[in-house]
Amino acid sequence: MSHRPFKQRLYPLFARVGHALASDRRLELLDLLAQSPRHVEALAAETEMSVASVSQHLQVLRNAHLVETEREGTKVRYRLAGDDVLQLWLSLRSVAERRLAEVAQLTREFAVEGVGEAEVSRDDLQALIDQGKIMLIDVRPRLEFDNGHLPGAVSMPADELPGRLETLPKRRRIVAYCRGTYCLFADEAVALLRREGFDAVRLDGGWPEWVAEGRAAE
Amino acid sequence: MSHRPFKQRLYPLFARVGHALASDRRLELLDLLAQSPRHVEALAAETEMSVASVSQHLQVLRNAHLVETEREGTKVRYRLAGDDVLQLWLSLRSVAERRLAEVAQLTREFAVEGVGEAEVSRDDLQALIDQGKIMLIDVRPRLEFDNGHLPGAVSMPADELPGRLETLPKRRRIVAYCRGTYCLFADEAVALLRREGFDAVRLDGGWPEWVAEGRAAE
DNA sequence: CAATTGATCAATAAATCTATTGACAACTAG
DNA sequence: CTAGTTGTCAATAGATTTATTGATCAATTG
Repeated sequence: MSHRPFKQRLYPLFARVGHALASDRRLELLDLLAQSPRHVEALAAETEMSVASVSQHLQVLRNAHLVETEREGTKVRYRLAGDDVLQLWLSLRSVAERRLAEVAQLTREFAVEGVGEAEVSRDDLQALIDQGKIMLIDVRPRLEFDNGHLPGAVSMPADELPGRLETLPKRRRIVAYCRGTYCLFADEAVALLRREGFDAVRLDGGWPEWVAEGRAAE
Repeated sequence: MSHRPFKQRLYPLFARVGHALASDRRLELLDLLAQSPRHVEALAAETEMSVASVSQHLQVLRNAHLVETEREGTKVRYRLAGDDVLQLWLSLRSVAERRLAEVAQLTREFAVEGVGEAEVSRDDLQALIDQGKIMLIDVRPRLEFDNGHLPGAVSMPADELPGRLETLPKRRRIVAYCRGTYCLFADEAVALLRREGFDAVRLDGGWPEWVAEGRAAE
């Protein structure tokens, strides 16, 4: 009549997923994979971890079925297992940002100068594009842009931006987006553009937030 | 220019939340608190853990700000910190149930005999109540019912049910619900009622799923 | 087929986590 | 104030997790 035997086998399964989320390293990997699938080596380079270490963390994520793999010749490509995993990650992040004062404090401490307060909301963005009033630039690395991007966006990786300023319109407003709420690329791009006399603002959130809300993408 | 210093301090904060979700014991506590706030002793009794052990797990949850406390005389009442925490827990559970085949296998293994396939969806429930076509019973412990329950539900704790059969209608259909998808109380109640000749089905999901969807409650 | 590239595996030491035990602190009631 | 109840804290031993190192494996290239 007690349900203990059931619970004793059920909760460890849930905890397997929880355990996968219990390391800052793994969360960083998950966050990168939320942008686009990647090879192990690329993940290691971006996170400044050893390949072996990344590989082991990926095994933990795979054991919890949060990521999947696909061989591509001599390389192995990892990707999120599905949109529900993205939801879970954003849900965890949202709890942390709402509950832990340290998160807000940290974003304040690392805030980029000269960005301004204004942000374009995701709800407003579509109308602005349709009206042709703005130019939307994706300042993430091209690999991530190629994997998927907001409709109408132009790829303008952060490191290429300084050399491509003359291709940008002075009259139309420029909206920049990147990897999401905690990514600084868009802030830095906006700050640079404003210094150069452009009318630039950042989008609230980035690619993962857009996808998680089920909005159209290219 | 590298964002590493920022990331190196940001992700450990997210991982603090992840770590809180990394233990089957803590997830069980969280699941109970999703039903209603509770005292430490009650949690220990229900989970068959020592009070000291429960207390320590609760400190971890509190450190991640997933739960909050309130003193009540000599006792301490713990509760979920907010609806976002409930969302996170259900999101994790949903990933586990979609991704881990073992979960489906386990629920099959512990399935209650004589429940039947039919379930009432949460979307359909309101209309059925309004039409007066069904009786809705909440088979959770009374403490949880008192903390909040579905509109129109009658408290009928699982252990009292056998002695209160004559208070139930033979003509109207009876819909039972409990702590949620993985709680067996409703299944057992339905099986009992059907053996006794009642027309009974269970609700899809339970109290937490209802609340998480923002539906009206009493 | 040998050499190279990319990723995993195995072993290990350091760090962290867990359950248990018993002591202690906060509060209530008499 | 004292005794009793409830919960937390501190210490500890056993288990688990982590990063590192070097070996191994799989696929491609010469």
